[in-house]
Amino acid sequence: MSGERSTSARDVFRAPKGTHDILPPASRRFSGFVDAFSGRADQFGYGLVVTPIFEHLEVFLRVGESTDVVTKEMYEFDDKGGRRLALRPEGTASVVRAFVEHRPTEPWKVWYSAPNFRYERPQKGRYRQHWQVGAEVIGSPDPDLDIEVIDLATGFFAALGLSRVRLKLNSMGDAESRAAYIGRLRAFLEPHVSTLGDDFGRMLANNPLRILDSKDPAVIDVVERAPQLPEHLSAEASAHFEQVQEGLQALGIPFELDPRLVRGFDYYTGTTFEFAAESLDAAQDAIGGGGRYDGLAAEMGGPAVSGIGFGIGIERALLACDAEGVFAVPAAPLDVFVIDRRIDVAGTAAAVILHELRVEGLTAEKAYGGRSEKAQWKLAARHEARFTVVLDSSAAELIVRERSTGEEHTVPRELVVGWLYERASGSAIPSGGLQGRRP
RNA sequence: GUGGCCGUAGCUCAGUUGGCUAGAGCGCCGGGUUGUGAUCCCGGAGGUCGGGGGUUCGAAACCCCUCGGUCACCCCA
Repeated sequence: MSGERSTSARDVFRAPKGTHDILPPASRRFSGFVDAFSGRADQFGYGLVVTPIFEHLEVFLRVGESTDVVTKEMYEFDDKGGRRLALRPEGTASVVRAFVEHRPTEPWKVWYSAPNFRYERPQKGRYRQHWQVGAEVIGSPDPDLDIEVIDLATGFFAALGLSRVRLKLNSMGDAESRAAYIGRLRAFLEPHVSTLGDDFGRMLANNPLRILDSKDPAVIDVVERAPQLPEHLSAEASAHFEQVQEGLQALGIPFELDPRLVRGFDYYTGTTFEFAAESLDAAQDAIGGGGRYDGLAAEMGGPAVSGIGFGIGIERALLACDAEGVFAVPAAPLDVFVIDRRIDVAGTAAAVILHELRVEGLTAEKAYGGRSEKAQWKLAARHEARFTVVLDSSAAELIVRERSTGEEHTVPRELVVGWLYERASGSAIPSGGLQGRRP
């Protein structure tokens, strides 16, 4: 059999497996999330970086050739020019590639909001296309930056209203201490291969650190007695890690040391961290994570500089917000709704008022398609319009109803835009606005 | 990729051992009442019962395949 599937029209004209559409009004929450992150990143001095959603395959191979994300889950394809490309499975590699390519001034502090793609079996909080916001700093090993990015993320969660997010912290050590530790770990675990099976043996050969993260009770039992990562750091790596912890304490950011925290990408060195939402099931409770990466830029042909960053999964973080009942983003009330009472009269009067209001920056809406007056009032209510303007057959004067007070005013047509602007914004239209320009 | 559970209207669901024209609430549309938009009342639209095949006189229901969701594993955001 070929790998091709036959798909009916019904199957094809829907979002592909593991993907989802984000529609209004729910999308308001999505954009609000990104806006909140953008605002905080801006405050911390991070600029937006936008990279392609696909890169040359090699960019992502740097994520780690023994990781599932790269070996099993990547969307790889050849383009018509024969290039080997892949859809971005995670955020950091692309950003480091952009750094290497453009060589901006260091430290380079950037944030992003972008979709990632992984071919895996979907579940709740786990999608083939999921969105992340994240931040990266490339070009400085300063532990203050470890502290800064963690502060950025922690405060962001707090700004969303999340209170049940745990910060787990670990250090992978620098290249030397990491290699030395892997040697010790391997020596310790080797004798257990016979009892723990082939998968264990394979993992031990390919990526022994990942064994530390195992959920298999039998493996955990062994791992608990294994040498621990933080006890085998070089003096330098240890001092760096100490300083990060002191900094977090000084900022009042609670964290817990997790010596078995090993993140899924190979490039991490030194500080690693993960944010776990206590309100979510363990399967999707990792709502963000990151760490320091010393060798990544050099591996892409750039300078041997260190970087640090994190990614936060938007869908999962929003699930956590749901679970905690926070971060509702209600629709902003409309300033003005225009009701056209002259449904039997063809004309542009309502459209013209709408236009003039919008020119002045007010939010304004009307009904479409010759709806009944009652239906129009209902729509105005649904929009929570602060003011409703009723357009009658006498075009010279309009009735304006103020929702909060229930008061009705009769306002001459030529003054109504200015009148509404003043009431809605609390000040007069600057520079006279549209007055007198009415057709 | 492996295994379990699930799939009926836009949404949440009911539908008895297989048997009338497949229902309800919410939402949507129209109308009525009302101190113009709440409440309340009346009416309407909307369904290839996820899709295909099979069993049967008869399938939303039973069987097989498939697509999708969900849970566990794996992995991760």
